[in-house]
Amino acid sequence: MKKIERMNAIIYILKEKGKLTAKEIAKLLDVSERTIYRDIDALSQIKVPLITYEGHQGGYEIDPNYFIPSIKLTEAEITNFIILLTLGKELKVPGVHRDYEALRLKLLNAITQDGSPKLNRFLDKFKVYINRINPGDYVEHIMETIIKSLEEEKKVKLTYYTPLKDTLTEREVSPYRFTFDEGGWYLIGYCHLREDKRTFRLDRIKSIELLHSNCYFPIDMVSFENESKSKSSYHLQIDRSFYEIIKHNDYMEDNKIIEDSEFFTVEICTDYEDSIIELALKNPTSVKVLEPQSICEHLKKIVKDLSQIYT
DNA sequence: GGTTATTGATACGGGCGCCA
DNA sequence: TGGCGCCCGTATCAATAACC
Repeated sequence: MKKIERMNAIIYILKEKGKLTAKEIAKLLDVSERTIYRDIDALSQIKVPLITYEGHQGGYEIDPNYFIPSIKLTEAEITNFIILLTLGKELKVPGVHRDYEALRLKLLNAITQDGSPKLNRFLDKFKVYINRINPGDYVEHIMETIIKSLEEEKKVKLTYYTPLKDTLTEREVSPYRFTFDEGGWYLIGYCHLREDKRTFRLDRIKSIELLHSNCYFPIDMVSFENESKSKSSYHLQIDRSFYEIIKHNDYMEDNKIIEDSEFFTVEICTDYEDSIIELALKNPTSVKVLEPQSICEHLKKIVKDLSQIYT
Protein backbone atom coordinates (compact mmCIF):
# COMPACT_ATOMS: atom_id res chain seq x y z
CA MET A 1 0.00 0.00 0.00
CA LYS A 2 1.36 3.42 -0.98
CA LYS A 3 1.82 6.10 1.64
CA ILE A 4 -0.95 8.29 0.21
CA GLU A 5 -3.33 5.33 0.17
CA ARG A 6 -2.46 4.50 3.78
CA MET A 7 -3.01 8.12 4.82
CA ASN A 8 -6.47 8.00 3.25
CA ALA A 9 -7.09 4.67 4.94
CA ILE A 10 -6.20 6.14 8.35
CA ILE A 11 -8.76 8.91 7.81
CA TYR A 12 -11.45 6.41 6.85
CA ILE A 13 -10.58 4.07 9.72
CA LEU A 14 -10.71 6.87 12.31
CA LYS A 15 -13.95 8.21 10.82
CA GLU A 16 -15.51 4.78 11.03
CA LYS A 17 -14.09 3.34 14.24
CA GLY A 18 -13.54 6.45 16.38
CA LYS A 19 -10.56 6.60 18.73
CA LEU A 20 -7.72 4.14 18.03
CA THR A 21 -4.10 3.85 19.15
CA ALA A 22 -1.21 3.85 16.71
CA LYS A 23 -0.73 0.18 17.56
CA GLU A 24 -4.32 -0.67 16.62
CA ILE A 25 -4.10 1.29 13.36
CA ALA A 26 -0.78 -0.41 12.57
CA LYS A 27 -2.36 -3.81 13.09
CA LEU A 28 -5.32 -2.93 10.84
CA LEU A 29 -3.04 -1.69 8.04
CA ASP A 30 -0.35 -4.33 8.58
CA VAL A 31 2.51 -1.87 9.05
CA SER A 32 4.67 -0.89 12.00
CA GLU A 33 3.61 1.62 14.64
CA ARG A 34 6.47 3.84 13.55
CA THR A 35 5.02 4.05 10.05
CA ILE A 36 1.66 5.06 11.51
CA TYR A 37 3.35 7.83 13.54
CA ARG A 38 4.92 9.14 10.34
CA ASP A 39 1.60 9.00 8.51
CA ILE A 40 -0.17 10.75 11.38
CA ASP A 41 2.53 13.43 11.27
CA ALA A 42 2.03 13.82 7.50
CA LEU A 43 -1.74 14.10 7.96
CA SER A 44 -1.26 16.78 10.61
CA GLN A 45 0.99 18.73 8.26
CA ILE A 46 -1.73 18.87 5.63
CA LYS A 47 -4.17 20.14 8.29
CA VAL A 48 -6.26 17.00 8.69
CA PRO A 49 -8.00 17.68 12.04
CA LEU A 50 -6.63 14.81 14.10
CA ILE A 51 -7.15 14.85 17.86
CA THR A 52 -4.36 13.28 19.92
CA TYR A 53 -4.91 11.79 23.40
CA GLU A 54 -1.70 11.12 25.23
CA GLY A 55 -1.06 8.71 28.07
CA HIS A 56 -3.12 5.84 29.39
CA GLN A 57 -6.13 5.04 27.17
CA GLY A 58 -4.79 7.50 24.68
CA GLY A 59 -5.04 7.31 20.92
CA TYR A 60 -6.05 9.27 17.87
CA GLU A 61 -9.41 10.62 16.80
CA ILE A 62 -10.50 12.61 13.79
CA ASP A 63 -12.88 15.57 13.89
CA PRO A 64 -16.27 13.96 13.12
CA ASN A 65 -17.18 16.97 10.96
CA TYR A 66 -14.12 16.47 8.76
CA PHE A 67 -15.29 16.07 5.19
CA ILE A 68 -13.45 13.55 3.03
CA PRO A 69 -13.32 14.68 -0.58
CA SER A 70 -13.31 11.10 -1.79
CA ILE A 71 -15.24 11.44 -5.03
CA LYS A 72 -13.10 11.73 -8.11
CA LEU A 73 -15.28 13.03 -10.91
CA THR A 74 -14.83 12.32 -14.59
CA GLU A 75 -15.02 15.15 -17.13
CA ALA A 76 -18.45 13.93 -18.22
CA GLU A 77 -19.68 13.98 -14.63
CA ILE A 78 -18.25 17.46 -14.07
CA THR A 79 -19.99 18.65 -17.25
CA ASN A 80 -23.28 17.26 -15.96
CA PHE A 81 -22.76 18.95 -12.58
CA ILE A 82 -22.03 22.30 -14.27
CA ILE A 83 -25.16 21.94 -16.41
CA LEU A 84 -27.16 21.32 -13.24
CA LEU A 85 -25.40 24.27 -11.61
CA THR A 86 -26.32 26.47 -14.58
CA LEU A 87 -29.92 25.29 -14.31
CA GLY A 88 -29.80 26.12 -10.61
CA LYS A 89 -28.57 29.61 -11.43
CA GLU A 90 -31.24 30.20 -14.07
CA LEU A 91 -33.93 28.83 -11.76
CA LYS A 92 -32.58 31.24 -9.16
CA VAL A 93 -32.17 28.59 -6.50
CA PRO A 94 -31.34 30.69 -3.43
CA GLY A 95 -27.65 30.40 -2.68
CA VAL A 96 -26.79 28.70 -5.98
CA HIS A 97 -27.32 31.94 -7.87
CA ARG A 98 -25.08 33.78 -5.40
CA ASP A 99 -22.34 31.14 -5.31
CA TYR A 100 -22.57 30.14 -8.96
CA GLU A 101 -19.21 31.50 -10.04
CA ALA A 102 -17.28 30.06 -7.10
CA LEU A 103 -18.91 26.65 -7.55
CA ARG A 104 -18.35 26.70 -11.30
CA LEU A 105 -14.66 27.51 -10.83
CA LYS A 106 -14.29 24.75 -8.26
CA LEU A 107 -15.74 22.23 -10.70
CA LEU A 108 -13.70 23.54 -13.63
CA ASN A 109 -10.62 23.33 -11.47
CA ALA A 110 -11.26 19.61 -11.04
CA ILE A 111 -10.81 18.82 -14.72
CA THR A 112 -7.75 18.84 -16.93
CA GLN A 113 -6.37 22.08 -18.36
CA ASP A 114 -7.35 21.25 -21.94
CA GLY A 115 -10.82 20.13 -20.80
CA SER A 116 -11.64 23.44 -19.17
CA PRO A 117 -11.72 25.68 -22.34
CA LYS A 118 -13.74 23.02 -24.19
CA LEU A 119 -16.31 22.95 -21.43
CA ASN A 120 -16.42 26.76 -21.29
CA ARG A 121 -17.10 26.87 -25.05
CA PHE A 122 -20.02 24.51 -24.52
CA LEU A 123 -21.34 26.50 -21.55
CA ASP A 124 -21.26 29.72 -23.59
CA LYS A 125 -23.67 28.06 -25.98
CA PHE A 126 -25.87 26.49 -23.27
CA LYS A 127 -28.89 28.62 -22.40
CA VAL A 128 -31.92 28.01 -20.24
CA TYR A 129 -34.96 30.25 -20.47
CA ILE A 130 -37.33 30.47 -17.52
CA ASN A 131 -39.72 33.24 -18.39
CA ARG A 132 -42.81 32.66 -16.29
CA ILE A 133 -41.84 35.07 -13.52
CA ASN A 134 -38.63 36.88 -12.77
CA PRO A 135 -38.15 36.78 -9.03
CA GLY A 136 -36.38 39.62 -7.25
CA ASP A 137 -33.45 39.24 -4.89
CA TYR A 138 -33.63 36.91 -1.95
CA VAL A 139 -32.70 37.92 1.58
CA GLU A 140 -29.40 36.57 2.82
CA HIS A 141 -29.32 33.05 4.29
CA ILE A 142 -32.92 32.35 3.26
CA MET A 143 -31.99 28.95 1.84
CA GLU A 144 -29.98 27.90 4.88
CA THR A 145 -32.82 28.93 7.21
CA ILE A 146 -35.48 27.09 5.20
CA ILE A 147 -33.38 23.93 4.96
CA LYS A 148 -32.70 24.05 8.71
CA SER A 149 -36.36 24.65 9.57
CA LEU A 150 -37.46 21.70 7.42
CA GLU A 151 -34.68 19.46 8.76
CA GLU A 152 -35.30 20.31 12.42
CA GLU A 153 -39.06 20.89 12.06
CA LYS A 154 -38.81 24.32 13.68
CA LYS A 155 -41.01 27.34 13.01
CA VAL A 156 -39.72 30.40 11.18
CA LYS A 157 -40.60 34.06 11.64
CA LEU A 158 -41.14 35.89 8.35
CA THR A 159 -41.58 39.47 7.28
CA TYR A 160 -43.71 39.04 4.17
CA TYR A 161 -44.56 41.59 1.51
CA THR A 162 -48.07 41.48 0.03
CA PRO A 163 -48.03 43.49 -3.23
CA LEU A 164 -51.84 43.70 -3.51
CA LYS A 165 -52.06 45.65 -0.24
CA ASP A 166 -48.49 46.99 -0.41
CA THR A 167 -47.98 45.89 3.18
CA LEU A 168 -45.40 44.03 5.23
CA THR A 169 -46.63 41.55 7.83
CA GLU A 170 -44.74 39.61 10.45
CA ARG A 171 -45.87 36.06 10.88
CA GLU A 172 -44.80 32.76 12.38
CA VAL A 173 -44.93 29.89 9.93
CA SER A 174 -44.56 26.14 10.30
CA PRO A 175 -42.87 25.27 7.00
CA TYR A 176 -44.09 22.20 5.26
CA ARG A 177 -42.84 22.24 1.71
CA PHE A 178 -40.27 24.04 -0.43
CA THR A 179 -41.23 24.09 -4.10
CA PHE A 180 -40.42 25.50 -7.51
CA ASP A 181 -43.43 26.28 -9.66
CA GLU A 182 -43.74 28.23 -12.88
CA GLY A 183 -40.46 30.05 -12.56
CA GLY A 184 -40.50 30.87 -8.86
CA TRP A 185 -39.59 29.39 -5.50
CA TYR A 186 -42.24 29.04 -2.82
CA LEU A 187 -42.40 28.09 0.83
CA ILE A 188 -45.65 26.37 1.77
CA GLY A 189 -46.63 26.07 5.40
CA TYR A 190 -49.11 26.72 8.17
CA CYS A 191 -49.37 30.44 8.87
CA HIS A 192 -50.02 30.97 12.60
CA LEU A 193 -51.15 34.56 11.93
CA ARG A 194 -53.85 33.59 9.42
CA GLU A 195 -54.38 30.18 11.08
CA ASP A 196 -54.41 28.57 7.68
CA LYS A 197 -52.21 27.08 5.01
CA ARG A 198 -50.35 29.73 3.03
CA THR A 199 -47.91 29.83 0.15
CA PHE A 200 -45.08 32.38 0.36
CA ARG A 201 -43.17 33.50 -2.72
CA LEU A 202 -39.54 33.50 -1.68
CA ASP A 203 -38.56 36.85 -3.17
CA ARG A 204 -41.39 38.48 -1.17
CA ILE A 205 -39.94 37.24 2.12
CA LYS A 206 -38.09 40.32 3.38
CA SER A 207 -36.61 38.68 6.48
CA ILE A 208 -36.53 35.18 7.89
CA GLU A 209 -35.52 33.91 11.30
CA LEU A 210 -35.39 30.36 12.63
CA LEU A 211 -37.33 29.99 15.88
CA HIS A 212 -36.71 27.49 18.67
CA SER A 213 -40.35 26.37 18.85
CA ASN A 214 -41.39 23.21 17.03
CA CYS A 215 -43.64 23.23 13.98
CA TYR A 216 -47.36 22.83 14.56
CA PHE A 217 -49.93 21.66 12.02
CA PRO A 218 -53.65 21.39 12.83
CA ILE A 219 -55.11 17.89 12.51
CA ASP A 220 -57.22 18.86 9.50
CA MET A 221 -54.02 19.81 7.70
CA VAL A 222 -52.45 16.39 8.01
CA SER A 223 -53.80 15.83 4.52
CA PHE A 224 -50.99 18.17 3.48
CA GLU A 225 -48.90 15.15 2.63
CA ASN A 226 -51.35 13.85 0.09
CA GLU A 227 -52.35 17.18 -1.30
CA SER A 228 -52.04 17.82 -4.99
CA LYS A 229 -53.37 20.42 -7.31
CA SER A 230 -56.86 19.46 -8.42
CA LYS A 231 -56.80 18.40 -12.04
CA SER A 232 -59.63 19.23 -14.39
CA SER A 233 -60.71 17.56 -17.58
CA TYR A 234 -60.72 19.48 -20.87
CA HIS A 235 -61.99 18.34 -24.26
CA LEU A 236 -60.18 19.98 -27.15
CA GLN A 237 -60.45 19.66 -30.90
CA ILE A 238 -56.90 19.82 -32.19
CA ASP A 239 -55.48 19.89 -35.70
CA ARG A 240 -53.73 16.56 -36.32
CA SER A 241 -50.34 18.01 -37.25
CA PHE A 242 -50.51 20.57 -34.46
CA TYR A 243 -51.18 17.73 -32.00
CA GLU A 244 -47.81 16.22 -32.96
CA ILE A 245 -46.14 19.53 -32.05
CA ILE A 246 -47.72 19.95 -28.62
CA LYS A 247 -48.27 16.38 -27.47
CA HIS A 248 -45.17 16.38 -25.23
CA ASN A 249 -45.95 19.67 -23.49
CA ASP A 250 -46.46 19.63 -19.71
CA TYR A 251 -50.22 20.12 -19.80
CA MET A 252 -50.53 17.24 -22.31
CA GLU A 253 -48.93 14.72 -19.94
CA ASP A 254 -52.26 13.05 -19.20
CA ASN A 255 -54.13 13.10 -22.54
CA LYS A 256 -55.95 10.62 -24.72
CA ILE A 257 -57.41 10.83 -28.20
CA ILE A 258 -61.10 10.01 -27.90
CA GLU A 259 -62.06 10.67 -31.52
CA ASP A 260 -59.89 10.36 -34.58
CA SER A 261 -61.35 12.09 -37.65
CA GLU A 262 -60.31 15.18 -39.63
CA PHE A 263 -59.26 16.60 -36.25
CA PHE A 264 -58.30 14.80 -33.08
CA THR A 265 -60.72 15.18 -30.22
CA VAL A 266 -58.50 14.98 -27.16
CA GLU A 267 -59.32 14.68 -23.48
CA ILE A 268 -56.70 16.35 -21.31
CA CYS A 269 -56.51 16.06 -17.53
CA THR A 270 -54.32 18.82 -16.17
CA ASP A 271 -54.00 21.50 -13.51
CA TYR A 272 -52.56 23.93 -16.07
CA GLU A 273 -55.81 25.70 -16.95
CA ASP A 274 -53.91 28.85 -17.90
CA SER A 275 -51.93 26.85 -20.45
CA ILE A 276 -55.14 25.51 -22.03
CA ILE A 277 -56.57 29.04 -22.33
CA GLU A 278 -53.29 30.36 -23.74
CA LEU A 279 -53.14 27.47 -26.20
CA ALA A 280 -56.65 28.21 -27.48
CA LEU A 281 -56.06 31.96 -27.73
CA LYS A 282 -52.74 31.67 -29.56
CA ASN A 283 -53.83 28.93 -31.98
CA PRO A 284 -57.49 29.55 -32.85
CA THR A 285 -57.20 27.79 -36.22
CA SER A 286 -55.61 24.67 -34.72
CA VAL A 287 -57.27 24.35 -31.31
CA LYS A 288 -60.89 24.62 -30.24
CA VAL A 289 -62.08 24.08 -26.67
CA LEU A 290 -65.15 21.88 -26.57
CA GLU A 291 -65.52 21.40 -22.83
CA PRO A 292 -65.90 22.58 -20.15
CA GLN A 293 -68.37 25.26 -21.09
CA SER A 294 -66.93 27.60 -18.46
CA ILE A 295 -63.64 27.77 -20.39
CA CYS A 296 -65.51 28.45 -23.65
CA GLU A 297 -67.37 31.32 -21.94
CA HIS A 298 -64.11 32.58 -20.46
CA LEU A 299 -62.47 32.59 -23.90
CA LYS A 300 -65.45 34.40 -25.43
CA LYS A 301 -65.23 37.09 -22.77
CA ILE A 302 -61.50 37.60 -23.34
CA VAL A 303 -62.02 37.89 -27.09
CA LYS A 304 -64.97 40.26 -26.58
CA ASP A 305 -62.96 42.47 -24.21
CA LEU A 306 -60.02 42.50 -26.62
CA SER A 307 -62.21 43.36 -29.60
CA GLN A 308 -63.70 46.31 -27.69
CA ILE A 309 -60.25 47.60 -26.75
CA TYR A 310 -58.71 47.13 -30.21
CA THR A 311 -61.56 48.36 -32.44
C1' DG B 1 24.55 1.37 -10.04
C1' DG B 2 23.83 5.52 -7.47
C1' DT B 3 20.48 8.39 -5.28
C1' DT B 4 16.40 9.16 -2.87
C1' DA B 5 12.30 7.87 -0.45
C1' DT B 6 10.09 4.75 2.49
C1' DT B 7 9.83 1.49 6.10
C1' DG B 8 11.02 -1.15 10.33
C1' DA B 9 13.35 -1.70 14.69
C1' DT B 10 14.95 0.15 18.79
C1' DA B 11 15.66 3.44 22.43
C1' DC B 12 14.48 7.20 25.27
C1' DG B 13 11.73 11.19 27.12
C1' DG B 14 7.50 12.81 28.72
C1' DG B 15 2.28 13.11 29.56
C1' DC B 16 -1.52 10.95 31.64
C1' DG B 17 -4.48 7.94 34.51
C1' DC B 18 -4.77 4.42 37.95
C1' DC B 19 -3.88 2.76 42.35
C1' DA B 20 -1.73 1.63 46.71
C1' DT C 1 2.45 11.32 46.22
C1' DG C 2 5.16 8.19 43.74
C1' DG C 3 5.36 3.87 41.09
C1' DC C 4 3.63 1.73 37.19
C1' DG C 5 1.70 0.90 32.72
C1' DC C 6 0.21 2.77 28.50
C1' DC C 7 0.80 5.72 24.88
C1' DC C 8 2.64 9.57 21.96
C1' DG C 9 6.83 12.08 20.14
C1' DT C 10 11.35 12.12 18.51
C1' DA C 11 15.85 10.44 17.04
C1' DT C 12 18.94 7.19 14.91
C1' DC C 13 20.30 3.53 12.01
C1' DA C 14 19.82 -0.15 8.67
C1' DA C 15 17.23 -2.44 5.10
C1' DT C 16 14.44 -2.18 1.14
C1' DA C 17 12.04 -0.22 -2.81
C1' DA C 18 11.59 3.07 -6.40
C1' DC C 19 13.45 6.01 -9.64
C1' DC C 20 16.71 7.98 -12.95
